[in-house]
Amino acid sequence: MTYKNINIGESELEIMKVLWKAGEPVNTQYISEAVEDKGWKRTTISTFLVRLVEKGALSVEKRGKLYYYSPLISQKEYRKSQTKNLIMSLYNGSIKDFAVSLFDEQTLSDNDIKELKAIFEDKEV
Amino acid sequence: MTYKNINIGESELEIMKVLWKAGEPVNTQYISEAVEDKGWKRTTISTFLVRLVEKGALSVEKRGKLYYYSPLISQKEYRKSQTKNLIMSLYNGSIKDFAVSLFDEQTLSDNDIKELKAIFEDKEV
DNA sequence: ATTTTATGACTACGGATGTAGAATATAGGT
DNA sequence: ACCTATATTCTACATCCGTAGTCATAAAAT
Repeated sequence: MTYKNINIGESELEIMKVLWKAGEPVNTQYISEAVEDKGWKRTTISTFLVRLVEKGALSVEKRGKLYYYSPLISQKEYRKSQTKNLIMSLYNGSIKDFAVSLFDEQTLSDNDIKELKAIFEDKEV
Repeated sequence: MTYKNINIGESELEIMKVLWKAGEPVNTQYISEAVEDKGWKRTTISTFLVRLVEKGALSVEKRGKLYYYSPLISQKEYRKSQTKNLIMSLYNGSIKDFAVSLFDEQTLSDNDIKELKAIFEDKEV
């Protein structure tokens, strides 16, 4: 539990996702290919990497002449902290209000609801 | 459904919360008192108000010599859009993954879970 | 050895946000 | 009519984020 509330921007997050998915240290080339669809310039990606390292979201290691990056924050941790933030800031910390709102109107499809019911009903307390 | 994805900053959100809670147009003085605990200077609050109006998050109306503000975005709408954003960006849009993660580890207390079960079990599809 | 290519470092710049000081307007009291 | 307290506008500034250009360096290709 060493997670300090690090802010990760939207674009930076895309980089994190690549790293989380990779599951092992990868180099810039790998990352560049993985985010090709974003159309970012090479230097843009570099900037994101530098900033993520500065923020403590990634670690970097030089192997030969290339840098390899790995996440210092797990996707799980990050998801959890972001979800918590949302519930705290928008629902005064009430999970219940939050769940109620999830049901509201078109937020969920019938199928979503089915799935959720299944999940919750299985849950033992 | 006129909600365009307006970005509201963290501090600005505090102002919105006051307005949502108030439920009727209120003036700057009212707002100032409501956010006293934040320790913001008067001009800071003014700036937030001006920006929120510019963004289309608030409407403003002059009554006599004072300005009265009211939200143009409902709390419900805003919550919904933010929740959706979170699920889209962190869980690839999968409500299911999201719910599963909610259960993960210490995110929920036993009581939270009880409440949620109750809510979900009541839900008809 | 010289040229091209890949990689990384440094610098920049505009917009958003948090924050507030200075200047101005306005109303109310005297 | 003048002073004072309060409200509003304008301007400013630092930080973060998205984005990228330029320069340097090193390796690979010719």
